[in-house]
Amino acid sequence: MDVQVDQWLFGWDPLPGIVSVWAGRDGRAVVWQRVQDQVVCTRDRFRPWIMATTLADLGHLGADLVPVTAASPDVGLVQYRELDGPTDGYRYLLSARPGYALDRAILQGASRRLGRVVTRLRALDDYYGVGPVEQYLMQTGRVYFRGLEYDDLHRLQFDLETTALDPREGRIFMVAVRDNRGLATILEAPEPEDEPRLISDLCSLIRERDPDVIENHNLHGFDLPFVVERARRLWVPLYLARVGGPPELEQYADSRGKAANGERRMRWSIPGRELIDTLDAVRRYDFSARELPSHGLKAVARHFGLAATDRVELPGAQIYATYRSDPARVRQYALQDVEEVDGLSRRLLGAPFALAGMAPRRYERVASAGPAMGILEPLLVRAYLRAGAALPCEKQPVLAPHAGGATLLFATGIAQQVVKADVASLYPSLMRCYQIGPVCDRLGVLLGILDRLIDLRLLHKAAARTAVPGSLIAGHHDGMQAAMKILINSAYGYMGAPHLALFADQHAADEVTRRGRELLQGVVNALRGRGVALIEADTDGVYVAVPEHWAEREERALVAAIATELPAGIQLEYEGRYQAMFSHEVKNYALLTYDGKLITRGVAFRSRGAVPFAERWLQTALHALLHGDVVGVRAAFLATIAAVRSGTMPLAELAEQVALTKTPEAYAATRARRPEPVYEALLAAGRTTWRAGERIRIYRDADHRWFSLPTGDDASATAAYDTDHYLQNVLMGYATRLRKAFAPDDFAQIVQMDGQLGLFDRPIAQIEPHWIRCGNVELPIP
DNA sequence: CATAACCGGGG
DNA sequence: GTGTACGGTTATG
Repeated sequence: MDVQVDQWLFGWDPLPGIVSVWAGRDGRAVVWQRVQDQVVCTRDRFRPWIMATTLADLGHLGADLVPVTAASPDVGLVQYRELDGPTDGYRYLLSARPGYALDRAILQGASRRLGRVVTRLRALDDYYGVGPVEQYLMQTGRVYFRGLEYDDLHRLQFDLETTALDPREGRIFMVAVRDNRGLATILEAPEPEDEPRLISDLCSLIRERDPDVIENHNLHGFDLPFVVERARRLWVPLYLARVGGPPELEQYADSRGKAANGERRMRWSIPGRELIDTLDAVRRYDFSARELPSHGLKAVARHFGLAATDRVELPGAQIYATYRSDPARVRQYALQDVEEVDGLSRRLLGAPFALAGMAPRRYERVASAGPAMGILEPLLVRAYLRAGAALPCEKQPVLAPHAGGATLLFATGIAQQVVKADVASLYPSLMRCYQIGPVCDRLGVLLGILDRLIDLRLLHKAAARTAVPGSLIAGHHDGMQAAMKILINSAYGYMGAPHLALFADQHAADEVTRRGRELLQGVVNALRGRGVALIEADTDGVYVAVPEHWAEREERALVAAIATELPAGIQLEYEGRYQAMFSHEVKNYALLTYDGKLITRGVAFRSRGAVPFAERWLQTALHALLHGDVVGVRAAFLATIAAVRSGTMPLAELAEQVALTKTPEAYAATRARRPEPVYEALLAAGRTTWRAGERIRIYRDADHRWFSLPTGDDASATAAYDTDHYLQNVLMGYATRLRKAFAPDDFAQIVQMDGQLGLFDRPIAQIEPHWIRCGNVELPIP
């Protein structure tokens, strides 16, 4: 059984070192392997295949349609094999060589059956097919990269520098090229007439270095389309393919590409080499991490600590002009770009590399595909094909959107000594624990591989922890565990995608969330039973306040005690502890860590056009509040009012940042119809030129007009400003985020504008915030 | 003022 | 051959 599950996960053919595969509908395949750091190219043949629910469209073939026999695999035009499974599934495996003979026969029969001309197999839901490379890999059980580590790959990065973003308006004047075998060079075309030679030199260099992988940031969105268009216009052939396969660059429409302004987004493919766009990797990373302010190369490199200390910063529009005056600077800039791409690749492509060792797909597709349809489903299809079992073809009704995770708010106010506990990998754990898989998955492949993935991931996680940080072996295990995490986390979402997934089962998906809500409620009840103060619970985690004399040991013991009451396979984990928490609304709260750091979560605390003085007050106030220091909150508020009223607050403190999106011309066109404060501010400050995308700071002057803050280093510049606006609108706007911490009367007093005590007011020092208190709790450990 | 459509990146 | 999302703009009624 384990052997079978491992084959489901990793394929079965042992062929080592595959670094690229090309296959065509004609049944030819080419495999490139890296063996002892040499590239070996092997030609192969396969029978193109497709799954069908019926043979009805092939009746016209007569004797050319034959059942498959082991003795004569190439007899007849089209062969079929009847698969095990339900009668409404894809129960015939059809194959033919060449594959387009099969397509033609099906289209001809279907046209006759339906009484209209059918030109695309995709339009027929009686058939299920995959691309030629996938067909080849699923049939052979081969996968990429057996026995290779990430550093064994020969990876090359190239980056174009151009005079414009559009290849119809600009040209290439420089290319930076590097690889992980020591190359780092610059190709240049100072004059327009040098560009054809630059392009052919680039091709020669790539062919000569012969990399397995070509990488860049926005490779498919910029560099490839740009160089393709320039080569076309200049009549320069683009020979980038590897020896052994077809020489042409292949182009296909990216399904994500929307028909915006009529143009479809395209992707490219080069036989023998894998094209990796680090922008895809960054997007996938940030999809879950949600921590990157921008997905641009420089910003991401800085975020990951990859940027050189002497990083050359150049606005895109100035690159060519800089090149004319200071070419060395642009050379350094371009080389730093490709260095950063390499760094990003090493940081982010470990998981796709490991996934390519499991899924029957090209590495470049694994790296850009979604995990559910792009990886999980091919694994399932390969398993069914291997077993000779029919794929399900159920017309599933799309049910009303089902209830998701539970969100429960128990208390608002201030809590001290807070513990967060959460269930590890909630949905996959529930699937495994209660064996909730798609009913149509008769072989139990999804639950089988989920089971194995969860166990294997723990092993790889442990191995990564004990390995030397940064070592080859640590990287290997980390890539594996990250790859497995991606697959594990996509299992639930896959089941719940009725119109997309072959093995979808919405009832099963609903059952998982129902169990999730039930489990969370169970954890909540258990905590309540122990007497701790519940604050909020969301899907898989709970915040509670515990007795203030507890140490971390007691907290952990509490979570462990609750955990033992849960079903086997469901792990409740102690996620962390906090000095204090301000619970504002569901999913909106502030936490104070034990090292004094403030963490804010939720839309209420994420300010948009952050105004520095108010932003700082809110931080100070939250700090004070979380320490229970109401006097401190009030004092900071009064000090802020005084500072604003003094009229001497630096403009930099009052200004909000806004981005200019319209050019001066664009604004001139709409100004009469709809004046906008931002541009009025610019014009009022005497500026007539700016560029779209520029960020400026604006403030409101004493006459209620908006002004832009002169750019420059004078952070202490002052001018008359609209005191009332900054107090009543801005400061009070920020202050309302604290109102749930107090009784209404007390809150009104704390944010009162003047310092006078009202008739019924009590001294601030006597005001208590709205405490969320934990009563006496019996220690969970002796 | 509300809602819909669009964008995210690259020189 | 391929299927994201989500928060922030900008266009449109």
